[in-house]
Amino acid sequence: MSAPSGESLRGRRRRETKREIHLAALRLAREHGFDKVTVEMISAAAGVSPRTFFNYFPTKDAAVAQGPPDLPDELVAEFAAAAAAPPNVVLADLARLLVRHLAEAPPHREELLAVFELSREHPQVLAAMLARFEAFQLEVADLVARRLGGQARDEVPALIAAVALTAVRQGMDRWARTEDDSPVPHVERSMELLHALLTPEFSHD
Amino acid sequence: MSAPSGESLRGRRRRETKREIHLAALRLAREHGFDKVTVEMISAAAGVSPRTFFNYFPTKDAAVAQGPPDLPDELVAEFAAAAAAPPNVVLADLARLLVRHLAEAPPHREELLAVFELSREHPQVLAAMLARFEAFQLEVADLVARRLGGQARDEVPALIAAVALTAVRQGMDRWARTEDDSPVPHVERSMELLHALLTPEFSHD
DNA sequence: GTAAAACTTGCAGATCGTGCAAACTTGCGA
DNA sequence: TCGCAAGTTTGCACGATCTGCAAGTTTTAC
Repeated sequence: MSAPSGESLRGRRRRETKREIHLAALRLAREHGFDKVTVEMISAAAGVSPRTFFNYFPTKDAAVAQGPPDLPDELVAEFAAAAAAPPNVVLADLARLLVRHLAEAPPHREELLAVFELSREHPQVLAAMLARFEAFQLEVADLVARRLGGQARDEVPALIAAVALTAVRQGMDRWARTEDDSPVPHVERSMELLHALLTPEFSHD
Repeated sequence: MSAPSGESLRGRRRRETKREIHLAALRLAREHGFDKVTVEMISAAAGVSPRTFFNYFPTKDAAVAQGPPDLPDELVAEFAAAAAAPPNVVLADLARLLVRHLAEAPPHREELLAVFELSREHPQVLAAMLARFEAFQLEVADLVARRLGGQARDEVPALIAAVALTAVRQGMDRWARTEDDSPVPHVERSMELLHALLTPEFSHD
């Protein structure tokens, strides 16, 4: 065997297994409907025991639902270290950060679409997805708070994070229904619409 | 017995039972932690059988989590029937509608606080609450779409609903932590902050 | 090459949630 | 007042989710 290149063999194997379970869960749920599929079936399809399934996901819902991937530490550090600025500037910076992250670690479009569609029919899946978004939003709020000075649950950081992630979600949702390669233009468009909405001069476009 | 005043005796009884179960669930969850409490305990505390519990709530989560109350038909009709207007005006109208609704059917503050606090420690409760908010948001988006012409999932209606409900949620969250009687000023303040955030001249206050 | 650490698995068991059918309650007209 | 129709509660049986524990297996580190 060669030396572990950048990451332990164990860690890599773990990520692969997790992804295999996720894909199996997603595929089976689309084929048969979320509640006709048992953990036993998913585990079998992924080649692990049911007990192992629960080592990777706390619930069946979580195996299907998708959340945003973690922000890389470098981007986070760079953002937090930037000069102080008024909230609207920070919001603009944040939007750029999220778009960069999205461009660097783009989710798989069809997979995302599948999750969105499943979550429309199955409240459990929707709930699991929303909970992950909420957790991500709280992380982002914390990041903003570090830049502005304050706590993640303060009004301004919380609202900045909420606005930014509303645009991201909306953009991803639209993108999933297209054939486009990149989600970025869709997210940027949502952000612009949001600006326009809260601006007096706006009328339809 | 007097004649049923406005509502059937049966329907009233049903609402009462549902509320008793909810309150029992909330109280027990706060006392012992959400996952130390069983459906059996909740049912016993509410004076019904476990089987009846599931006639009122589909899951244990749902018995604890709170969502926004339905919009009354009259407010909805009034809003939908109003003259066409540009999206930013519709957003302002919508904000007024939600505030009116809130003033007329104010939630119980301490109860709301209890749910918020529980949802911080228990992802299941958070997920159930978010799912209800999402359903409400979709209703609101549909309402906006009827006013603007279009579908609830179109970009502009979806974003208008998202922005308005972000302000409502944030305002309710802040209000729950105060001793104030009315949530309305808190929601209005969140809405103003949101406007300011997306406006170039804004800097800290 | 060996021992610690991490991972997988089976098993037992508590709890959740559902379908069904038998009681029971309420509303309402004869 | 009586009794029927519709709605409600309940018990029972059952499948599925999820957890703790301990034994076996693989990877890593020295």
